[in-house]
Amino acid sequence: MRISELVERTGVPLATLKFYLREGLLPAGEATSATRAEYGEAHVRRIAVIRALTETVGLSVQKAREVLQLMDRPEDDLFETLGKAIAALPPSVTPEAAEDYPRAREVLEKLGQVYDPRFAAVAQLELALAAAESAGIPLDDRRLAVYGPNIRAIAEFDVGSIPREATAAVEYAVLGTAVHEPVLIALRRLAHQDVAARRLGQGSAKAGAPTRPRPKGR
Amino acid sequence: MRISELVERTGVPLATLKFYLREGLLPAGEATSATRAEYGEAHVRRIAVIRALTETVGLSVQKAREVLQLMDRPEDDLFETLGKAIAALPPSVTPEAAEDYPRAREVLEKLGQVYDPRFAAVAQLELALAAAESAGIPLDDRRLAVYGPNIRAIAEFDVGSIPREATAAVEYAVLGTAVHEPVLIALRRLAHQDVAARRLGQGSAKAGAPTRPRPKGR
DNA sequence: TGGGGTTGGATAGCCATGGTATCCAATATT
DNA sequence: AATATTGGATACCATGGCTATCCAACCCCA
Repeated sequence: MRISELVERTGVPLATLKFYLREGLLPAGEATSATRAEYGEAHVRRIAVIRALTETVGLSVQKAREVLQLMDRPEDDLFETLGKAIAALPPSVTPEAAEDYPRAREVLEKLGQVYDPRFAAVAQLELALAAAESAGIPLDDRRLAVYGPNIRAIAEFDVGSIPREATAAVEYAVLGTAVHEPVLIALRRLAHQDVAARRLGQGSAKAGAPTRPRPKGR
Repeated sequence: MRISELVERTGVPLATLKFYLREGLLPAGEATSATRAEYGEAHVRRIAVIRALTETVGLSVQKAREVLQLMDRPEDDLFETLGKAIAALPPSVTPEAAEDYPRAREVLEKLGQVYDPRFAAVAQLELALAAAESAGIPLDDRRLAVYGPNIRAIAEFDVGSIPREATAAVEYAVLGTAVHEPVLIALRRLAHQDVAARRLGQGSAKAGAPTRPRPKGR
């Protein structure tokens, strides 16, 4: 198909597609002449992934490119590839070698997980813990005792659902890690509402409080 | 204390503090003269919250202001306040009244939770589900059956830990929802690594693979 | 064969965001 | 009185993510 059809299929403006091409997020179509190139279904899919990464996950174009490149040509080691992909995910932190992350270390020890300061997610955790702490809501043991196992159960499932086949695995793992994060966040926010509504007994019933089911319509 | 001391205490540059004052994120100190104002511990804390909200949670200055204002003068209804705060959290979506969110509705029905399209988090969920779907990894029933209960357990704890006192409750609830999100995300990413390492048997042991504990040092 | 409608490719512009930097005049401080 | 700080206002700037415009080469259809 031609680029104009890509525009139609994806709803992304032409100027933006050209921008993605320029930035190397989207591979060029197969040139059939100097002024014509052929695009395929792979391009349609790629554009969806780009949008998911930039709009939903919130990656910058640059970070999105890094992640896409990893998905295109994963390195030998799946862990390494996944690690690099995670490093590109927000909040984007580059772990300093020779740096120590005491809060993260403590948490991981309590969870019985390995602590390796070279891992981007460790630096990310440290940052998040420090922020929570300075905001006045540190992650105490009781909370960790709840968060840890439940998150782990989720992660177990995630890993279990990664396909065996190598190339697909990288793409699936990277995308799954990134794309399901917003889903989890939204689910938690909604669960907060629901739990709060039930516990506090539909609270101060205000003008059609958003916590009670309403008959049907809209 | 004077503003220069605030700079020292928080490590935030003077120009930036002035910027926060201008933007209404940080309340002005108590003016003791035309060229002097007195700041207190509350300001130090506030700055920490601002940084957590903008840097860690990733809120824009404008959204951060909205959230802070809600924390300062919560409205009568805690649900409404919390709902508005959540609406400011990324990915910032403004739910269109009269809009339907089919994917979110289906998920919530399966979870036995109330579906109310006026809720920002519902729109956020819809967006996240749509993104996952178009990226090729839809949220299927099996995954939902794992995510749902585990996230709910987390939410139960979260709500249970909100203090009874009204004004503190809002601040705690809003901050807790926001600042623990990055923690949960980081924990999941790390759990992925850990689970993957154990399952796939420390994988292809590469140069000091980040999945094996190393003796001790650094 | 010719002419309108696409293309690719390149370049320039635009707007919002999140700061920085500079000035200034009014004080404090010593 | 001399020097250093402030508050307050204004101007400036870099980055990011597009968006717009041009152009010339084409294709396709008549």
